[in-house]
Amino acid sequence: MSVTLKDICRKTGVSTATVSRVINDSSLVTGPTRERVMDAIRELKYRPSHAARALARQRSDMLGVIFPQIHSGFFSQVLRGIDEVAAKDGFHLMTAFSHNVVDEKKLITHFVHERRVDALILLNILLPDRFVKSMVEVGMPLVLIDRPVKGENLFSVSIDNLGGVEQGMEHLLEHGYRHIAILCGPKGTYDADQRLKGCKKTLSKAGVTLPQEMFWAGGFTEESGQVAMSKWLDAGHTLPEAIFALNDAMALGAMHVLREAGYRVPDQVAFMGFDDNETARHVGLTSIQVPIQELGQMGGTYSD
Amino acid sequence: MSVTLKDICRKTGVSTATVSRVINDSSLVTGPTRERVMDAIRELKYRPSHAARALARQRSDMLGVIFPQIHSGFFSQVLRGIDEVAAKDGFHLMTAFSHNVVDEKKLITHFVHERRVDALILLNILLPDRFVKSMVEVGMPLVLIDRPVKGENLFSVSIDNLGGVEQGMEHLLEHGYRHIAILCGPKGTYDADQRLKGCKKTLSKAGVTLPQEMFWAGGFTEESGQVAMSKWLDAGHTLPEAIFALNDAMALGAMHVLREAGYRVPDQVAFMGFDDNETARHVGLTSIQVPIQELGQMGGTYSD
DNA sequence: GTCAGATATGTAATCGTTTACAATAAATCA
DNA sequence: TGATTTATTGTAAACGATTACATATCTGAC
Repeated sequence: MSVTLKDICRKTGVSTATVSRVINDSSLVTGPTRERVMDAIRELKYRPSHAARALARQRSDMLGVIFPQIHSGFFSQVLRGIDEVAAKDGFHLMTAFSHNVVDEKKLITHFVHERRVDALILLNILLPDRFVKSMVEVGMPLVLIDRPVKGENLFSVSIDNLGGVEQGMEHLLEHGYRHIAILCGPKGTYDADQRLKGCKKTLSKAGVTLPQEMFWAGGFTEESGQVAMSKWLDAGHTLPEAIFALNDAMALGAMHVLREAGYRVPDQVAFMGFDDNETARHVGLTSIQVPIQELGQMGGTYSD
Repeated sequence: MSVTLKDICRKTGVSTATVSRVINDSSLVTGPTRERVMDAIRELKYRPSHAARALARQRSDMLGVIFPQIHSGFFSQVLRGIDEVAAKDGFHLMTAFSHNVVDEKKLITHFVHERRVDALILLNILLPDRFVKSMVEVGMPLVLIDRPVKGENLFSVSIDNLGGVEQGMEHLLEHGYRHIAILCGPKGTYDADQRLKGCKKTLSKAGVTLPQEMFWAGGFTEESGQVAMSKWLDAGHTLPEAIFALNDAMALGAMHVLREAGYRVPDQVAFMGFDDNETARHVGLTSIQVPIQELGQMGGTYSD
């Protein structure tokens, strides 16, 4: 079908080894031979087959990236960060979205065990630690974004959840707010737990105690923010002075409900978010900025 | 290194052909032999090497997706749409961002000519038509999103630019606005040209003529919206009744400038956008909704 | 009991590279 | 000059699958 290395051999009269050496910039072949081969390559428009190469060299020059379904804006920024450093190192990206644990397992089979990638970056993965370990055991370098597992061939880069939340909470306290609602993330998630922990720590350090009802359940989605806010309003509770949403999506949801209900935001209720997604800037939402793209870049860097 | 087909042969005593048939669900091998092989595969945790497979079958089960650097929100939705149908057909995605024409060429070499993908989806590509044709000539099925080229093995799916813009403009006219500014996209781009054309058509149909100065130059970026708006204000012109931004990013930029300058939006100036990105909903920007995700799904569908 | 046809399995070439090792030619040295 | 080193180039075996073709076994029809 397409032009192969053999075609170059036929045209130039040299062996496959020599041609291969030219393609790979080996210093073994120089001078006129090299020129002849280069000319033939250009003339026949030869390009090595990736599959054959990958098979022979036992590496694919591919970086796998698996994302969970959540966090649209977040996601595209991380990916861009990864792509940037990957491209620099001559890697290409194989990407996929997983919607649940079953998906994740299947994807990992395809990426890791069929050896389609040389390294894998996992964002916010759902699978238990033993799966992570089992991948490392087959020799796959792994980068986990936002999950704190370490080990040989196992890197993890994370958002500074604790520091960020502390900063946000202090900001609210400095403004004199004491009646603060916290819109929490999905329980059991690393990010959510860390952020909640950070809040509590800062509060207790400041000597402020919040009643249990001020910790609203949420799921890091806009909808969950709406639900929590509506529930509060429907119950006839008095409005908090401030709401600290542990991610921006929930903040937006809650704000939306308040505005629909005729409240002025942020005049009547102050808002603090986390993630600083693009939308935040436009709706007057104060938000802790997280260096998302850099996260991706670090991820890319670790997985050489 | 890892478990290969030969290992399964050794363990079961059957030939490579038989094992291969089992992996590929051939109806030729059934009954006890099949069971024995399956057991061995499970026991040794065998998984076929993607590289070897791709080489032997001359196909990779990979779908290439190349995006230009613009349009962050847009991008991630299209990708999700593509991923959805690709996954259903057993394909995986190889993605890349191109920052300029040189990048694009290099990426195409890697994707197409090194045969890393079986089909390619190009979003808003910059390269001239002859490059597109040359890819088709080597037998690569191509899907162009937002570019109207057709041909053998060459599909293109597009946003309904004309219809969308018409709808938006009519909406403004119905509200009685006549002093309307149009924030245009980068000249020479298919999308930008189509949208502008649609505006003019609707205007002339309604018998409205806009002076040349009401067509503001823009580049589909938020910044270009800010620049255009600032320029207008600095020049001391009277505010238009409405601004039709030919994409949402520019609308957001312009809105931002107005609000900073102390104007009330949309009370003093009505806004109309195009794309309906996530942010639009939160800032009171009316916007024409474009079925972005479906675009991706169509793209995925064509490239089997 | 033999033969045609179906069914199940194996043999070996092929896909397009890389690379260890061998071979040859040219250059250096005593 | 002959021996030794160095610089090139070639040979052929991987890499790990798929698949056309050949072979063997088992039906049942006659």
